[in-house]
Amino acid sequence: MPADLDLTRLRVLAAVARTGSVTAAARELGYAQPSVSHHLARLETEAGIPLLQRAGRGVRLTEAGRLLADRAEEILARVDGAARELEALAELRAGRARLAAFPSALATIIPAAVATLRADHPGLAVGLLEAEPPEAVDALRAGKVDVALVFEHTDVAHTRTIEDLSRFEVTDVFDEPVHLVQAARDAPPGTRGGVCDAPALATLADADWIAGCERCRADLLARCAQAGFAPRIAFETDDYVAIQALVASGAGVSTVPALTLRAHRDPGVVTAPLPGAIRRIMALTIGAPTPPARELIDRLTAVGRRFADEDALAALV
Amino acid sequence: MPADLDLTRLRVLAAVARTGSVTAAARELGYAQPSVSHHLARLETEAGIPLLQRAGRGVRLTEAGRLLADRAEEILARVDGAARELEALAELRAGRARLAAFPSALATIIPAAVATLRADHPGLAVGLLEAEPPEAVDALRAGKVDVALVFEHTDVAHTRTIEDLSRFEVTDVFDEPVHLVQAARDAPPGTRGGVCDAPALATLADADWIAGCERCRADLLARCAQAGFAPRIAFETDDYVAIQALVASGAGVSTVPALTLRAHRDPGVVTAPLPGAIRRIMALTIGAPTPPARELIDRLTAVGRRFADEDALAALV
DNA sequence: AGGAAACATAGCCTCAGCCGATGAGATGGG
DNA sequence: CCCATCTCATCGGCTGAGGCTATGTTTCCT
Repeated sequence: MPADLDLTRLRVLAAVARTGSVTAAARELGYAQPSVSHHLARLETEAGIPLLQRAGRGVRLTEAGRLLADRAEEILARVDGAARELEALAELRAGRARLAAFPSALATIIPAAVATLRADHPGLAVGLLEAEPPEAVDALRAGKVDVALVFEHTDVAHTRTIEDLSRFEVTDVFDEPVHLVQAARDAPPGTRGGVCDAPALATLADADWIAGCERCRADLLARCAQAGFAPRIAFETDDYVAIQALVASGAGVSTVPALTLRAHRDPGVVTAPLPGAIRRIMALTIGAPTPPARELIDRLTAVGRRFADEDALAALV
Repeated sequence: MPADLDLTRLRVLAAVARTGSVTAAARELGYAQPSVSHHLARLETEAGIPLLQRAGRGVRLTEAGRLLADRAEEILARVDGAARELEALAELRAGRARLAAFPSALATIIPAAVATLRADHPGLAVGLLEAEPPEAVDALRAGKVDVALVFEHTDVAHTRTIEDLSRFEVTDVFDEPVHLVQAARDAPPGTRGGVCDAPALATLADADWIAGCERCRADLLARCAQAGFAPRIAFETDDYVAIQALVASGAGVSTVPALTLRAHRDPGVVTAPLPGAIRRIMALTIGAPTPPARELIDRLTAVGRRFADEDALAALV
């Protein structure tokens, strides 16, 4: 009795109002004529009031029918508008992707990925938040971002060190080598372009070490322990520019992920990839990523692949 | 794919957005929880884009979900509005309006209003009950009528004398002047068509007075007291025809509301509007009036306006 | 750890909504 | 004046949408 209106019925009534005929409305809607008649009959009984009356060969709307048809036009226009907005979102013509990431990625992979994303989908808004992995995960859980770009240091077997990942959908973006960084004046023979072969870690057991961020430091300690010594940590800093400057000045040696070298390379240092030392970079989302997030992640992996290819090529030269 | 939206699904999504939970939405809608889940799943596949994602124990809307829920609220509001309009029309076609009113209105405003109402809405049943204001209010409270037409005598400032009105929805219908009624043989010079200028009440301190109904009598006593005298009441009667006949016969003077003169005018009397003496006529309903009641009240106010215009015009002649 | 809470999935049943076929009423031309 | 024709209403049948209960899975709290 409270007129449980239905969009299909409203579409039918609106079509009848436009065309002035049941048959024409059926043609327009792709229905058979009896279906339209049936809809109208149901609509009338539900409304509790006649909506149209036969007029000669055709039909004519009553006052109530005209009223409802007018309202139906407004409503259907809004419904179609909402459908179009939704479609725009699905087709990446609108929407946003918010990303939390650590500094060295923000300086390298992300600008390149965002550039191609914005070029292909100008309607997409990209939000960036600088955050170390734990904070990035928090931001993701809190709904502050749609994607968290995090990393973990792994051994050669690529075993996971973070257990919490099962809660998220994980996409591998980039596996990058970790480099040993030494002052250029200590460069071994055969060094080219600042890159040399890595000496055995044990040969540096007596050196002063410069530690990076918390997670890089833990990785460094583990590797040195495996090589049979405990490194003497002379300095600690998160800043990858500072690390290289300190190394160049002779304050010690260090290990850094390759991305930091891509972001900035101090001419006073030489680097060497440490065999088996890998930093794995991953994109996390809660459940399946939204289309904009999926697109952003795809760009990140593409750029990561390009970086890996470039590095492999450079190693051949 | 073009997001064939459906009102039921939109209602479900809106409920989920409001309550923040599938289970709560199901409760609100009177559905079982799996039905809501199913609707949401269908809506997502039809929309071609995720609308919500699990967040711990509950669910959280995605950007697209939030967008669609917002649009859904707008759309549903319009749909419900259209349904209400339709319902109002339906009630005007088959509904009824029962009115309690006092005699002079039953003889004047009401026949005119009901005539136009029946002309426009032949299906509307109108019920009439003669009742003085207190009894009319009782009938309204008892549900015997839908509208109570009542009056109160007010001073120039139009202050309310009935306190109980706050319990009702009040519509002002008509403010009419109260007239002094004298025998034609006592007509002052300048009298035309039975209407003259009002003498100061004090000049009639020694006259015999004829009192009308209880409320008119109270108003009369108050006005005379203000003029500095207590009227000598020679006769009392509710019947406005009798009042005029008594005045015409020289039994005394009286005051009557203008409506009674419109209902019946004895050729043996002359009348004069008393400055500042107003009888206010109001329509009362319990809560918002039903569409038929609203329509009836609108007709009453229209007729009241017409009467006021006619009286103003007559005063100019 | 274990239980409760919340959402998803599965299976079932009913009726809404579609169709084609056919009946009834109005129009217009021969 | 009657018949051909157009339009809408009605009928019977089928399929799937949409409701339910029962049960599984995940998460959170104690």
